[in-house]
Amino acid sequence: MSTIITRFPPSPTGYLHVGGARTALFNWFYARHTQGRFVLRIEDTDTVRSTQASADAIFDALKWLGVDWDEGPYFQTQRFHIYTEYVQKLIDAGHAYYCTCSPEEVEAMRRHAMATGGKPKYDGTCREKGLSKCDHAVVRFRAPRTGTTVIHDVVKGDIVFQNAEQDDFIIQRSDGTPTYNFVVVVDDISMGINTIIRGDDHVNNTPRQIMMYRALGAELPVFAHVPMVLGKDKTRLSKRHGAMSVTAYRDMGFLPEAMINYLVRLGWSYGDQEFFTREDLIEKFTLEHIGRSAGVFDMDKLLALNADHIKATPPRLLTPHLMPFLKERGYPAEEGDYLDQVILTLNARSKTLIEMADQARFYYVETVEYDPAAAEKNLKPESLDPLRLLIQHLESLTDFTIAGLEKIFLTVMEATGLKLGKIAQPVRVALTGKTASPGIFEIIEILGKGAVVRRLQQAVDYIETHVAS
RNA sequence: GUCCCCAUCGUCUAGCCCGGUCCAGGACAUCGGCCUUUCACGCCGACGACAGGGGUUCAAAUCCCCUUGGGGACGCCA
Repeated sequence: MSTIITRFPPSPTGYLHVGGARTALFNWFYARHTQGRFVLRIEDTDTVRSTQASADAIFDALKWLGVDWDEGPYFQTQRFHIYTEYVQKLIDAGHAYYCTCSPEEVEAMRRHAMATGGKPKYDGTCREKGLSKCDHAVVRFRAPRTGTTVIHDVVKGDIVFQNAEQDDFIIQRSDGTPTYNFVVVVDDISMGINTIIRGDDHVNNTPRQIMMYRALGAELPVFAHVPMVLGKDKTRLSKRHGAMSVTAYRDMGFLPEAMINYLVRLGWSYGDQEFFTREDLIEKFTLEHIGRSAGVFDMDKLLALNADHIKATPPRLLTPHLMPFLKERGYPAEEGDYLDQVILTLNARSKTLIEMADQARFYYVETVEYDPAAAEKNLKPESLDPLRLLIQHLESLTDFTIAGLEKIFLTVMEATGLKLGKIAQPVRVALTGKTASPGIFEIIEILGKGAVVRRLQQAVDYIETHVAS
């Protein structure tokens, strides 16, 4: 095949949810993998529910994911003249007709069909009436009533539908606006889309669209229907499953690379490989490895992948993602060597950027506040001696490196007869306020002599005034 | 109700197309252990699945059928 052209066509009726994001990713990666083109199209023909705010939210989410587009965004509401033209073309060719049946009448037909054990559908009352344009008339597509329509789906194989199951669907509403199954085909044809990757909730629409391609005399695109993403309870993802908006994950401290990795890996595989960078995916993503069954969205796995990507991302690349969380907490952080070191001590201890920012607190705060339990357990009179000794040695230390620091601690250990653990924990609490933190020597080196001495002295004062015998 | 799709550990999946190498491999989670100045990381180990039933075959997770279960679609929404 020549150049692959894919598209992502969200309707701007809400934020971009994880299922939609995965579809966008599949299309984008496939286009990039094949060095094809990726088109963004906003399906806003439902003028009542569509909003600019939603469209902006979708752009924002795609931008965060790093999904860019070669064409668009096209807005269907700006293409109405094209659809009107095509409707007329279809009517003239006898592939569509006006229908004046009211919604109530059609509803009655559906109920009747359902009651007699059939599929609810329009019965074709106006199909042969040869009605002409008039107020409140809709335009229906004259669908074939016999034979079969088959989808040659790349992921599911051939799917056969009896044409008798279909009905004459509406392509233009009584208010003159066109409907989905019609515009999607017109747009895909006119935009040259030759590969359609979408959720498998669309398979039932596909035979109608294929009929439309035929009526319009256009070549069929390749269809790839990917399975749905389900919630923990194996039902379709919805608000009650918690965060669905892609940007909500950004706000929860996830890296776009982790999100991409997780979403693409959900429903697609490449042998046993679990960790993928964006470049890996561009290189390896093909339609052949898309699975056939629906997958459950698993936050734990996303979290694990996020931790992996945080670990794998160099400080300078992580900084822009972490910075908003640092600022949010009021820390005077800025890109540079200090932050690089901070990140290096925290990246193996953080599943999210929020966790990382929270743990970075002691690096930026002027005076540390002690966790009550930590202070009670570790800041006791018996720690006074080692703490004071440490301050003494630290002040005269010229070799302020981990090696030099180790030497000092050894000296203090010998002088007091205490084991490292007995000394390190009080120091840890003095420096960070907590019992859990990065390595004690690393912290001291990064914080610097001044801050360390100050905090150790603060701990000494604390013990003397609060706990002293 | 009708139509369509799906079915391997709790979850994501490899294997299935081209039966034997699978008493089924990896990852997440869980549980142990090791490492260790704390917490993590890392490493090692444990637990844990071919939905059920019929065929076909010397041989089936792999092919066929049925059942069951799950999902989706039936709009003047997309």
